[in-house]
Amino acid sequence: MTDALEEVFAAALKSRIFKKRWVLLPDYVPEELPHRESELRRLAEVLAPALRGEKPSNALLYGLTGTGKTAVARLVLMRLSKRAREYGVPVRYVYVNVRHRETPYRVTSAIAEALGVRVPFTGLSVGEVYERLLRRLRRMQGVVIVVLDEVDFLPKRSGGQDLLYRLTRVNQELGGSVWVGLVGITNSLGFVESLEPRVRSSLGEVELVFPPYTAPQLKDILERRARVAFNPGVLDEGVVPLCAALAAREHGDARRALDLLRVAGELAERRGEARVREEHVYAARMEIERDRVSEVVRTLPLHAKLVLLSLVSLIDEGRPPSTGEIYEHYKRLTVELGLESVTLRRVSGILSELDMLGILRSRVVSRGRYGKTREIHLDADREAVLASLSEDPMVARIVERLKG
DNA sequence: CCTCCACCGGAACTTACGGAGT
DNA sequence: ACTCCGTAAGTTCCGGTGGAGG
Repeated sequence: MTDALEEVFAAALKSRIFKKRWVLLPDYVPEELPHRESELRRLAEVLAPALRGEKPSNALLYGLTGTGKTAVARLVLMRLSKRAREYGVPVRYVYVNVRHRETPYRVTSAIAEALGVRVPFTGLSVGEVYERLLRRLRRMQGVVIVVLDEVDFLPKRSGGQDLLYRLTRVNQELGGSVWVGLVGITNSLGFVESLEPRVRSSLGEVELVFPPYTAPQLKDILERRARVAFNPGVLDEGVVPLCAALAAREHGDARRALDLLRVAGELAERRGEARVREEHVYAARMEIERDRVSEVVRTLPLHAKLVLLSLVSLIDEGRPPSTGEIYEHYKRLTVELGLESVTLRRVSGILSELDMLGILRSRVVSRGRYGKTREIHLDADREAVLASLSEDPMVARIVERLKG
C-alpha cells in the first residue's frame, strides 16, 4: 500500500519499452536525416560562406508539415556553428518559431534576447526593441543567421510585413562588421506568393522545396529511429509499418509518424505491457487527437466556446448548419446565460478561427436565391470537444443538457 | 439575363489591460 | 504622474459574390 509510489518510480527508472524515448520527441534533431541528403547539401552550400565571414544568401524553405524543413535547418546550423567554433570564426544562429511568438513585437524581442539583449515582455514599441537589437548587432562581428520557422504567421499580423521587410534589408542598417543571413521556413505555398515582390526576392534568394516523404521512406525513417529509441524486440512487427501508413495518408508527415510511434510506446508502458502492439498505435492516434482538441478548446474565449457548442447541437439535429443558423442558436444560449451576444461578423470570424485550428471544416456555398453562406462540419471528435467544453463551468450546464 | 439573398471577409477603429520610460 | 506602447477581443462599415428563381 505505502509502496504504491515507489512502484511507480521504480517502473519509471527501468523502462521495459524505451531505451531512449527522447529521440522520438518532436524537437530532437538526429545526426542523420535519411532521404533529405540533397536538401541538407543544398542548404549547407548556401550557408557555408559564413565560415569565410561572408554574408550567406537568404533562403526560403517550403514544403508540407513534417517534411523535414526544420530538422534540416537545425542540423545544418548546428554543424555549421560547430565547425565555426573549431576554426574560431564568429558565426551564430538564432532560431525563432514565429507561430509560438506570433506578433512582430515578440519575434523581434525573441531575436534580440537570443543575442543577449534583455527585453521586457511589454511596454516598449516594436521600433524601440528593433533599435536595441541593431545596437547589439553593431557591436558584434562575423555572421548571424536568423531562422524564422513558420514565417507565414508573421505577415498575418499588422506590422508583420514591415518587420519582414526590415529584416531582409537589415544589413544596410549595419556597419558592415556583421552580416545577417535569413532562413525562412514555411509550409504554405500561398504565403510565398502573397509576399511583396521585393521581400520575396530578398528572402527567397534561394528557394528549397521539400517534397513529402513516401510511405516506404517514412518506414525507413521510423525503423532507424526505433532501433535507437526502443529496447530490442519490444515492437511487434506491424507497428512501424502501421505508423508509417497512417502518416503517409496525411501527406507523408514524419513528425506525425514519430508521434504515433512514441505515444504508442508510452501507452504500452503505462499499461505495464512488455510489447508495443498495433492496437496501441490506434489508441495513440485517438489520444493525440484528444489532447490536441482539449488543448485548443480549453483556451478558447467564452463566446468561441458557445459558438462551438451551438455547432455541436445543430449537427446533432442533422444537416451541417450555416453561419446564420449557428448565430441564431448562439444568441439563444447567451440569453439563457444572461450574457451580451457578439455580432454576426464576430461569429463569422470565430468560425474561421475554429477552421484554422482544425476544429471544424467549412466551405463557402452559394444557395442561389437563398444567399451565400458557409456550410459547417465538425472536424474534431464530438466527445472530445464536449469533454473539453464542460471544463468551463459557465458552459458545462448546457453541455450536460446536450448529453441527456 | 438580371436580381438579390445571406452572408463573406478586409480594414479601421474601440476598449480594457498590463507594463515601460522619464 | 503622465504618456506611450502592444495585445486580444470585439465593433462598425462596407464592398463583394455564386447561383436559383423570376
